[in-house]
Amino acid sequence: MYSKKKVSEAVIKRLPRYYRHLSELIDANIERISSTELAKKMRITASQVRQDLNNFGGFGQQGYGYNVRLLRDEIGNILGLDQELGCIIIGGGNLGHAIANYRNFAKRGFKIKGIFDIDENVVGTTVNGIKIYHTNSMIDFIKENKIDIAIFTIPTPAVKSMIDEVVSAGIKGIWNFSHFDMEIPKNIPIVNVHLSDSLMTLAYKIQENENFNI
Amino acid sequence: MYSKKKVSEAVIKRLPRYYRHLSELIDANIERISSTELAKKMRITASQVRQDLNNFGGFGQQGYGYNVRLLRDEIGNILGLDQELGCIIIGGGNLGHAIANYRNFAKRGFKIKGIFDIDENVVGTTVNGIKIYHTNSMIDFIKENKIDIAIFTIPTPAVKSMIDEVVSAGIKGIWNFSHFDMEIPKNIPIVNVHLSDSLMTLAYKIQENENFNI
DNA sequence: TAGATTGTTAATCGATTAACAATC
DNA sequence: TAGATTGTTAATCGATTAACAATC
Repeated sequence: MYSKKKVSEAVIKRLPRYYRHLSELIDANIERISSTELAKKMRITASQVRQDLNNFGGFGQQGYGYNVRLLRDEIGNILGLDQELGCIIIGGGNLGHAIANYRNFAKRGFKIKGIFDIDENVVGTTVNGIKIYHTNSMIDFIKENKIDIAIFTIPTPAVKSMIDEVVSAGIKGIWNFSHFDMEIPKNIPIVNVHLSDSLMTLAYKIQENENFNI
Repeated sequence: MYSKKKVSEAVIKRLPRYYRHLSELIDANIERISSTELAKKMRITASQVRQDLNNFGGFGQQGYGYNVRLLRDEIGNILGLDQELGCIIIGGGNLGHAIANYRNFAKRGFKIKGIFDIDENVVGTTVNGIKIYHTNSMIDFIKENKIDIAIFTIPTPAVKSMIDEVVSAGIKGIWNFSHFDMEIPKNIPIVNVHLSDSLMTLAYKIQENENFNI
């Protein structure tokens, strides 16, 4: 295991897409699929499908293709969806609410166990059955409830110091919606979702599109 | 303009990061910066900074570096932030609310002009001063209000048919938070934000991190 | 002018695609 | 067995990094 070379970021980012498309195939009662068919559905090449999957092992069979359910479950295991991950949301605003209400997360092993905010007006209320606590009880909560992931939905620079706190409390990963680029603490993985950045790339593409069409 | 070769996706995705970091430098009253310094701040290489920027022209000066404000504004123009883009949010749920409340968007030229939902209970209410309308008035609204961007925050397959509608009504770009991969209609740019995918890559990285540390 | 730093060409690296022998 | 399709090696393509002449 430890001797295998690191899987590239590009491949990792495609894994959830494979998972999603294979899940759709399961829902459509499709049992087997070839790399060519799957590639067509995902609008990538068959070579890429086979290369990607062979980073993790040979899940197919010559002359047959891939068993959809088996492959989906393998990818689920690779992603770590088989084990439950305890999460907290830091920030009880709209984005925090939106995430707390996401049905899909629980289905894939992400259990949101608490929401934290400094606003006394929301502390004590619940969202989708999840209680909102005051931020000053957060560190103890992380330790006592086996929390793996901290989800930062507060768009303020105050985040910086909180990162250190949650990391020293034993968090294993950070999902960050706050606006600025985070310093990577120790070797804790961070995935950033910069919504503004995403919207700006759309603006660029719209403009580019107009220039080409004129 | 039309003869220049297309800028790669990798570069486009970095543009908002440049914009963000340069804005921080402006706030810190820093007037000039070299590619080496900027690269260090962004944790990329100086070569990459220079290569990226020279896709659009020479904004620097030998022996001096780059003027921060000038460069920031140039990148803003490249991204199209100088012109206002009218937006509507389709889906008045938590995510729609979160986006409607985002201060940053307006600051960068994204003007949200309406929210659309089918729930009679929310139709007529306002979010951050933005009115929620019934979905069946959406097409007319797009045409009458010069709407450029449709933001899909409804996580249902019903989205598929709505895409065609908004496109034929003249939308220029789509920002999609719905779960499935969209078919690209005509040549309208789409930027997908798959939150579940993002969270799953974090799960993968946490697992990978544990394996390496053992 | 001398020093600094760009813009740009060349070299390297990595990711994607093509090809095909292995095998179900 | 013959046909299909994988797993995997080789070729290509593109993106990143290095190097340096141009120039402020």
